[in-house]
Amino acid sequence: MQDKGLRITKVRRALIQLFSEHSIPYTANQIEKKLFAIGILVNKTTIYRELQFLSQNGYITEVYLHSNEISYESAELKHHHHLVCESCGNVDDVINCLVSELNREIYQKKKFKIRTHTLEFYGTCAKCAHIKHIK
Amino acid sequence: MQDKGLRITKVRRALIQLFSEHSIPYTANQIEKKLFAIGILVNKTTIYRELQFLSQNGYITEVYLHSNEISYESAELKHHHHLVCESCGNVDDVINCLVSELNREIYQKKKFKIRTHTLEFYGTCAKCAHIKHIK
DNA sequence: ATTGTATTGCAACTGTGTTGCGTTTACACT
DNA sequence: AGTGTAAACGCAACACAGTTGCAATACAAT
Repeated sequence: MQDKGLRITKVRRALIQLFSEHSIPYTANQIEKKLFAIGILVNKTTIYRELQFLSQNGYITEVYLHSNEISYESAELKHHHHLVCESCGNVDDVINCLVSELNREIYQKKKFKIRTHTLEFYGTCAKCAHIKHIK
Repeated sequence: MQDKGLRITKVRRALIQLFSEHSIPYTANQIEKKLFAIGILVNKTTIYRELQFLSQNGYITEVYLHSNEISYESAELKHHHHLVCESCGNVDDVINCLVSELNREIYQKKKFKIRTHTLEFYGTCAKCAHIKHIK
């Protein structure tokens, strides 16, 4: 990492550790709270810049789960998609991906070259379905 | 539509017509410009409220194509997905959907009940690939 | 024409994310 | 260890999508 003349600061180290330990996507705000909880108080500008930095250098990738907030997750995760519970907001992963087969078909039909795609599922997780049942 | 005590105003009529004539998703800003172009000058608050209204009443549906802006498209369109060109921003449709088969599988494995899903492709459209080639 | 209420415009606000700039800090090199 | 330099930082101010409260207006039914 220092190959490119990049420095290892406490924020950068903490973020890399966070993303390597958890496969969940985080927003800038969630990260700010996570860092604060372990005693690291950082300006939000720094967090945004650090997320941009890590994203541009291929350490993390952007995920669009909600309309107006960008989430980030480790770039080292296997290609996968998300189960987003509309009740509690919890996010889980699905590894299966049938979509890759579509690439050739879409290029033949539309001459559109797919670089990447997003596939997100919205619904109710097991926990919330259970809670609703109890009520 | 008037059944529910709802009124037909010029903005509402124009929006319903816009969405019925075009199958493309529009953002609030794009709609503001479209309306202005046909001589309808509306406050942005009205547009946001009208989009909320049409969405809640099942006339249009939300689409998340870009990180920080909500797009809307007619709710009467067949279930489909989008080809978003990362070069010119143009949006095209794909009707095929292999994903529906996943619903049962995901419920069996994860007990997650899928209400809906999004599947968006990002890449380069034929036109832009051609332009790049010429340059 | 009158009236009740849905709809509108305006202004002020919220929240996410960005930019400019001066200061601090990590790290390489003496 | 001391020092120079560029990366990283904090702060303040900003940009932009979207929301809210409230008073004014417009629709449609009587």
